[in-house]
Amino acid sequence: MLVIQLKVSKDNALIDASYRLSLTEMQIVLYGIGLINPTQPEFPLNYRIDIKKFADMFNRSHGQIYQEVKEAIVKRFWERDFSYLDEKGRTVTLRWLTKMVHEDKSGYIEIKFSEEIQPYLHQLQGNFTTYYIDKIAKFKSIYSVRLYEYSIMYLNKNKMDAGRLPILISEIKNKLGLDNKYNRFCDFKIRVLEKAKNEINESSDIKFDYKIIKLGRSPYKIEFIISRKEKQKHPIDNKNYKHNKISTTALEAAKKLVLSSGTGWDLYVIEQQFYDFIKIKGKPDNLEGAFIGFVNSKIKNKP
DNA sequence: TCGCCACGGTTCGCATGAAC
DNA sequence: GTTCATGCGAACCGTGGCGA
Repeated sequence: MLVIQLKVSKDNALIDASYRLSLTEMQIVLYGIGLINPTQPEFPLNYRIDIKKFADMFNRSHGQIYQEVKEAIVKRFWERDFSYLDEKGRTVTLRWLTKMVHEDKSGYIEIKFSEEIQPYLHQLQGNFTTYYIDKIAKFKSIYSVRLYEYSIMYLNKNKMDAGRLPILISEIKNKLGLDNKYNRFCDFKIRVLEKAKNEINESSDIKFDYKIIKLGRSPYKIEFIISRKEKQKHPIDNKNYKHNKISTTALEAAKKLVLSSGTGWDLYVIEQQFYDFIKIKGKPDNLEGAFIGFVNSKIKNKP
């Protein structure tokens, strides 16, 4: 079975936003985002979801999948929104979709993302996070997806392979849309944190753990302990990795270029893009030179 | 230091409604 | 129709505070 490797790029504000979707709804969003090329000038708001490809991607191949996806969109996703704090500290609430078209038995559903969401998915400038859908495709819990995104965002943003991220319990519950749920911490721990931890460690490219920090006897903060799995640290195949690794000197030079360009781009993301690029084009003789050229070209052609 | 008490967390399990 | 998510009760356990 051929499954296309879709890459998801989201503005960090969207990952940081407070919202709650069911697993199917989140998979629809990710599939749609996966079809977007975040650097292309055009942003086609309409997306055609091929139900068969969707089912293959998320390992949900069975006879009812079209009906399930259709009902998930028509009955629930249509009403869903998400909110975030803008630069003035105001709460902004947006709808995900503005239109959906379905024709039973066609095998396709068309959705249209709202125009307001475009800046969070398209022509992203530096402050965004990228990962492959296949890393989260096996997750059964929506919280695993959200915590995975949050972890990847943290590692990429700080250009780390491992780190610790402390966060208030009230804050993480807010981000997960669980403000008025799981009033007992033990329920939150078992049903959200433990479940996510198991799924992320089992199926994704990162290791995820957490430490509960208490004030007296009451938990008030969680410290997420996140690291990239060894074999996933390098985005190209392991057997060739040592021959293809970009030197620290070249990375430093590229970092200076990015800083002076004022784009605010994440060098880690550019590095990933370069590895993808040479996967297709083949390894250049002068890897460092090609990388610097790649960065220069991106800066020159920035939107 | 020890023992007691109160408070809050943990575990188990069941009920209910939503999602699949 | 089945599975999953959520809420909550009951019993038990661990910890902190306090007095002897």
